[in-house]
Amino acid sequence: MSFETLPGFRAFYPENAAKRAAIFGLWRAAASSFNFLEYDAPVLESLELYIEKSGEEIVGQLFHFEDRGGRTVALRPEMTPSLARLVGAKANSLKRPIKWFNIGEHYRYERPQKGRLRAFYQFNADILGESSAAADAELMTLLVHALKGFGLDATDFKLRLSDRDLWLFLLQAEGLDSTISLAVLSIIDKLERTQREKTIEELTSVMGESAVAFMAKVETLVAIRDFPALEKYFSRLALEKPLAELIEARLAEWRFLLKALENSGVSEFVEIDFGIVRGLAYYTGFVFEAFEASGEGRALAGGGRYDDLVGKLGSQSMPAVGFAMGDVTLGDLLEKKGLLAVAESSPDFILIIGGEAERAQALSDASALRAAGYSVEYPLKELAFGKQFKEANQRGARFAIVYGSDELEKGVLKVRDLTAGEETDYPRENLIELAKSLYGKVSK
RNA sequence: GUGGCUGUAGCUCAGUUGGUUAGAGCACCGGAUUGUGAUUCCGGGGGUCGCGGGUUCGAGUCCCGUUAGCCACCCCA
Repeated sequence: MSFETLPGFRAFYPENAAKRAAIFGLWRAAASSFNFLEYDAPVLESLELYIEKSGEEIVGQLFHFEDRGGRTVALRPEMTPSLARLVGAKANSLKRPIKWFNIGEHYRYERPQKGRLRAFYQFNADILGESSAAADAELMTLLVHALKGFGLDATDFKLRLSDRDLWLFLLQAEGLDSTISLAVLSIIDKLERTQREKTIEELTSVMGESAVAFMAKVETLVAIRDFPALEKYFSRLALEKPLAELIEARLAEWRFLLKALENSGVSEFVEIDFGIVRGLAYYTGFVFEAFEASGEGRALAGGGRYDDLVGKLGSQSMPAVGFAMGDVTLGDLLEKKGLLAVAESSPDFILIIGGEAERAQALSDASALRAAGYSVEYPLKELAFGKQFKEANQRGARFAIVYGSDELEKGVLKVRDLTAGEETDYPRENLIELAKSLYGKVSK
């Protein structure tokens, strides 16, 4: 019988665990510098929670089972429902705006492929209780800041910004009701990956003969990359009064958002792109996705405003905006750019032990050094001196301290600088002072 | 759920028209070397050739099935 890691899951040998820790560390650092607070929620939740948010179709893509108490439960496929549940339960006592983040593993029962596994980590950041676009701007700034933290710049990734409100206004102008609108948005979401004729065919099936003319409007909108062009686009539609006013109010929101992004210094990362509508229907305003600048690969991160979800999953409604960034696509990109070089950890000191008689002193010194904050290693079995030095060198230790019969008799600490290849005898008594002075001289 | 490609040691791979006991490099462990690091030399462990079936005197090699991985589609919260 042999056992392997399950499909879509990963085992983290030390090298990869170190990379994962590096990613988590930078996520956490970014969140902290924006003063987001870390929270966590159970990995296992009621299956109903996800059905409530996403519909019955979601069940086929979850790891789910019935527990021994007869509860139907699922491993979390995403963080947002748990967050909404937590916030909803204490909505009245939480100081707003609520700025929270989480780093956690998520599970989806899907076919693994490039950039997509069955178990993956996500960095989730959300601002709840603030409906102004200032929150959207702050969150998008955090997203850019987090990616920059990895050494990525504007030539590496872009934030593609879109707006479901404007989309819905446009669809209203076409006279489509909300059900048809959602179907149309779902078709538009696939625009990039679908042949033009196929798209027209699908549009025709939901909205009839007007599809061809509508397609032209869509293509114009989707090609827009700057705000003046966007304003011009909507003014040229020459719409009737109530809708025109709604659109003008929305464009004012846009101006506010873009100004805030500019002031935060992240404009160069942001691109208007109405090709982004995000799959599921619960987004209610600005939506955005971070992509590799080359356009390759899956989204590095995605998010947007979801003002109705908290109310749907709890008793209180609350405006909210958030994003999630996965470790898989990000890791692929960092690997490709050579930004995931993690140095193998090496000890500050390696103790060279002559024999069992000298081991007692070595162990005692190791404890003292460790208590003082140094990382210390020594061989667990008796080895020839030559072997031990070879080992010390391979482990990348900076200093070796020699515990032989001679040194103990003379009462000296013999320290070998493994980089310089020099040995020096120091008086025995000041072990910690010695360590400090050695590492004061060489940069640790 | 659909399709394409690929499975030989921990890793990268070789393996002839089907032919005897399946190989190399790297990595790992030990020795040469009982007080000083590279290199070198010697030795060792590690394989049900993904799995099952078929054809054949004989299969890592050919055929069928299956499974896993990768990639694309579907989906993408």
